[in-house]
Amino acid sequence: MTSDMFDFCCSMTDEQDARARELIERAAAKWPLRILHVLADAGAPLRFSRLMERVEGISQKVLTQTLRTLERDGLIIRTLYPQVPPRVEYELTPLGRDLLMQVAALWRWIVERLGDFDARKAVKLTVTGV
Amino acid sequence: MTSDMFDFCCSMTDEQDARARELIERAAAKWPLRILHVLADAGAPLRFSRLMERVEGISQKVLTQTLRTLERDGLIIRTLYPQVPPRVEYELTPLGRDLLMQVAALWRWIVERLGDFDARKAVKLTVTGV
DNA sequence: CAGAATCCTACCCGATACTG
DNA sequence: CAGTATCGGGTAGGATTCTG
Repeated sequence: MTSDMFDFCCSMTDEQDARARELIERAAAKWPLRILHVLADAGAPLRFSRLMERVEGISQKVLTQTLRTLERDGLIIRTLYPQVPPRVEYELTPLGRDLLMQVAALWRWIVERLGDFDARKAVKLTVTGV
Repeated sequence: MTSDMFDFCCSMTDEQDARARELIERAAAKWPLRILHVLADAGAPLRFSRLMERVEGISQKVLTQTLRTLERDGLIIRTLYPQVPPRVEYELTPLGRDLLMQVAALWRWIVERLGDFDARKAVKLTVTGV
C-alpha cells in the first residue's frame, strides 16, 4: 500500500543505495552542513581563518578534516595560492551548492513542522476504522 | 548573488535553525534512516525481533536506543501488547512517513548524480569570465 | 520476546604544541 | 596563515549476560 511510494529504491543497486546513504550521512552531519551553509551565505570563496571565525565552535583540526572530506566528495574546491604567508580559499562547487539547495528544502520543510516533532503529538497512521 | 537563495533561513530564529539541524542530523544518521526505511518498506507494524532481522548489522542495544529516539521525535509509535511473552510493535507515524518521503527525494537526487560526488569531477562555479 | 545492565573498545573531537 | 602532530577525555557502539 505504502511500499510503492519507495519503488525507486528498488531500481537502485545495493551499492548505489549504500553510497547514497553514506553521502547523506556525511553531508547531513553537524559540521559539514554548517560549513556548506557558511560558504553559501558568503557567496564568495572564504579563507581558512574566515571559516574558523564563522563556523562557531569548530576546532581547527575538525575544520581541516571536514574540509578535506567535503573536497573529496566534490562539494567544495580548495585553492592554494603559493604565497608567504600562504593563502587558501574554499568555495562551493556547483554540486555542493545544488546539494545544499536540496538539503535546504528539507530543512525548511522541517522548520515549518517543528512543533510536530514530539512524541506527545505523535498519531498513528489510521489504517483500520477500528 | 547566491545568498538570497537562502533567504528563508533569515526568517528562522537561531533556535529554530538549531533544532532543525539537530533533527536532520539525528534522522539522517546511519541507523535511523535504515530503520525508517525498513518500516516504510514493510508497510505494516514490525516487532522488535523483525527489525533486528531486517536492519542488518545493528546490535540490540543500538536498535533499542535508536527506536527510543525516533519515538521521542514523533517519527514512530511503539505499541506494547501486554502478553507473555511480550509483543512490541513499531510503526511509522504520518510525520515519520512524510519525513522519509522528503529524505527519499534527496536520496534519489543523490543517486542520480552519484558519479559527480568525486573530487576529480569537481568544477568551480564560473563566476568571472576570466 | 523485548529489552536492561555491564563491560570494553574504537574513534571522534577538543586542546595544545609545532612548522613551512 | 594554514595547517600537521600528538595527547587525552568523552562517547557511540559491539558483544555478552541477565530478566520480567
